[in-house]
Amino acid sequence: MADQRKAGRADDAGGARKAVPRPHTGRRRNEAARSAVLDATAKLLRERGPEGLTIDAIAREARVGRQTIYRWWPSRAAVVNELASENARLAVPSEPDTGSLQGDLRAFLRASYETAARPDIAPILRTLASEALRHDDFAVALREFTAQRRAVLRALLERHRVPPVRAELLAELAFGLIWYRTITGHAKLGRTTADATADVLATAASRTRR
Amino acid sequence: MADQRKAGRADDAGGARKAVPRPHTGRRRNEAARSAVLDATAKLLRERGPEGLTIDAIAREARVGRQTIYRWWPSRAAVVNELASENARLAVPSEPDTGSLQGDLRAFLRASYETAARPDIAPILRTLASEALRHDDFAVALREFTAQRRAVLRALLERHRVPPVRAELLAELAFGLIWYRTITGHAKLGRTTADATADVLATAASRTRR
Amino acid sequence: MADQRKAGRADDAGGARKAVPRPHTGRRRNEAARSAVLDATAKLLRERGPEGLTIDAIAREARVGRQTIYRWWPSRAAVVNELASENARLAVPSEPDTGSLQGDLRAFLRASYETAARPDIAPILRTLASEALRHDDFAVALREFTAQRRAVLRALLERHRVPPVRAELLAELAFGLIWYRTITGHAKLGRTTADATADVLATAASRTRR
Amino acid sequence: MADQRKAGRADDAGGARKAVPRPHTGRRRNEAARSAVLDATAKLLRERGPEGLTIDAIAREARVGRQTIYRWWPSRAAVVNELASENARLAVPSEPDTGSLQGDLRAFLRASYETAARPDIAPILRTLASEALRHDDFAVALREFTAQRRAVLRALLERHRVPPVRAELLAELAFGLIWYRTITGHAKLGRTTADATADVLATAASRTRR
DNA sequence: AGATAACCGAGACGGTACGTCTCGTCTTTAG
DNA sequence: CTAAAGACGAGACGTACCGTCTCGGTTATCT
Repeated sequence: MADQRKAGRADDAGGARKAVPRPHTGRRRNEAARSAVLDATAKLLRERGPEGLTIDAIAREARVGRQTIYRWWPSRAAVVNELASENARLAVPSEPDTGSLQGDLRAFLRASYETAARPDIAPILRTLASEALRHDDFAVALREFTAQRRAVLRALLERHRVPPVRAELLAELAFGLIWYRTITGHAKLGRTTADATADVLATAASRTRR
Repeated sequence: MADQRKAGRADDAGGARKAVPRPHTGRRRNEAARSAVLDATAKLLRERGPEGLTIDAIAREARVGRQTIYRWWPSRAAVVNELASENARLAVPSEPDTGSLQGDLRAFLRASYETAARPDIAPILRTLASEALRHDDFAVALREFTAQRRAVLRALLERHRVPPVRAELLAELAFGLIWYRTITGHAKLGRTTADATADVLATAASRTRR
Repeated sequence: MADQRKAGRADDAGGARKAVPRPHTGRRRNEAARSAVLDATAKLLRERGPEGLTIDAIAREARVGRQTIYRWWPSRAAVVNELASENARLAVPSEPDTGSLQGDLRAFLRASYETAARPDIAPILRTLASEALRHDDFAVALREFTAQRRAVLRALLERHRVPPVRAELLAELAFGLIWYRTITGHAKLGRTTADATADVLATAASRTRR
Repeated sequence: MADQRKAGRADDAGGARKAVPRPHTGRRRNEAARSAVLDATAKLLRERGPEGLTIDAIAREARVGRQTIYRWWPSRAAVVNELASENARLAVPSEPDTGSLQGDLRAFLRASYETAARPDIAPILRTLASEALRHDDFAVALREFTAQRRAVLRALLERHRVPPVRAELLAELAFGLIWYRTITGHAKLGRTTADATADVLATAASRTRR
């Protein structure tokens, strides 16, 4: 026993086959556990804020073993990141097409700002920011998330012939506003701000068209 | 903070009594302890970042009892805040005057961005933001600090006849970029970014001059 | 242990029914897996002691699925017990016959004590004892094992006309010494001790012959 | 500040003094916590046996922080050891003097066996043995304890002119029975067993009197 | 030959306990 | 009455195993 391992390669001898060792062994990942963890994380952030977000609390709330979280996510940060990425992808149109740069920017920024202001989303962003400022693993997660969001906006701008370097700066300014207001909370993010910002960006972009 | 002492010694000078009965009882606050705590905090932030900033670590580094910290500051945040107050005043120029809007913006943003990027300042900003996202009272403090900074830039823009509403938005975009990069750390703040941003703002402003 | 299979066919004999339902279907037990588990257990006990003996470690060492162990043994206890039973049967002469009580006792105890002191056996005994003190299922296993050993010595004594009650006590004293030294480790078990003990028992026995 | 540390040795320079560094600073050990831990340990052993004895359970039962246990005891074993040492003083019979060897042995063994069988003592012995089989440092403690017990019985035997070597063996047989039954739990230790064992030892001893 | 059934290895699952770390508070002694 | 030292209850951390529950795949026996 114990010797006829890695089955499925008995035919190796016959040919120069690829030696596919075995597609999978063991129980599969439980999708219910995954979504229970994400739901519990969202609930804790909504109700108790960043301070209440511990692995213990998530596991307790999701009725999941702690090890199950550690098995699939390298850190608390990764869980929040996955939560944020899913929501952003669903809520913001990646490629609006209104015919004009200004129109596309308004559509994109309206969706982005209004989503960021949603009471179920804002705490997630706040937590990402707060933890990223303290813990490296969160910083990495946030870096990935924000890079991904900027890439979408940059693509939009480049479709309208804005040079890459300028597009990157404009994207940083647009998203910078989201995070600035998220941190300070001195004013609400909404349609009016989105439109005004879109106009600023469109103006700055038009001067640099290729 | 930490400056409104237990009082009770104002009458020392006035008492012309012979047998100065007792000018004070008990040991006075040790100023060396206070600055040792602040120095240790700065050092830890510089060397290990916000993650390594625990009360235990500060006490150890400052060679001070933990209780001494709790006695004078209500939280870690308060220590960092005091540190920030001492440093911030020195660093940022109020009102450059080069003659042109673009020139003034470049001067102001260069100073602002380069200060924010300084290795002894950046970790302080990071900690301030992090704490503001967790605790309302620090959010208020940060709100006041950022409002004050925006007011300076707004005044600069209004000197060049930019309407107030637009000036406020442009100020948010300029400072938003600082915080965006501070949070994500995906790129360095510096002179190049300052100039490019100044150009974007100047362009957007010129369209709306009164 | 591990030998009383799932049963459920005891009624076959009684039922004079035509369709004897089915004695067995499916793959048979893999003997190689069984001995791999026992070998791995012995190796772990030898090399890492009782502390390192976990089901995970056995499975890893034996290159066997954990479920395979749980399928055939109800607990760690059962595995070690099976190992002990196999070794003990081989090592200890059941019924020496030298003609005299003292001679038989000396032969029996020499074999018993020297076996218990063997470096591949002692850790097993230590584990049996240690686990029996912590877990009830282990205690049951040890109780069966020690009862069986006492029965052999009791039979020897009764062959020499020692009354059963006294034989039982003498057996307990003889084996008690093994465990006492195994626990405390204050002295080695060997031939000298065996002979001295045999003399004590023989003396005590001769006073009570039937 | 913070530099005049380890006070109390300012006078070192003046002489070759012993350099007593400082007697003590800080909060003292809480005696209530210590006894709460020992009481909780005793209770858990009584009610749930060695298996239920975890650091978590002790801390919970004693309403004490886990760290408090780790601060004062290096292991579970050490807690049980301290508990045993406290109880041992009360339970140990000293030196009976009935005039005859058999009488003295009966008195000594009755007390010993009955004490070992007490429901509040037996679990302690079981745990002591179990830990000794796993951890060397604890094995040393148990070795000392058992050696001391044997010394008492040996002294009793030698008072009756039993040669030292034989006395040592008889003591091991007598105490071996205690541990044998403690481990296996196959029969109760009590007066009957004590008397029968006393008779066996007395018989074996009388053959070797000096 | 095909169906059925038990075995096998791998490994995910909900849990419990581990020993460590830090928190904010409390207590003691020195100055 | 403050400072330092340090014990205290609390609770989160990440790891190791527990015993159970799937998985895909491999023998064996029965029809």
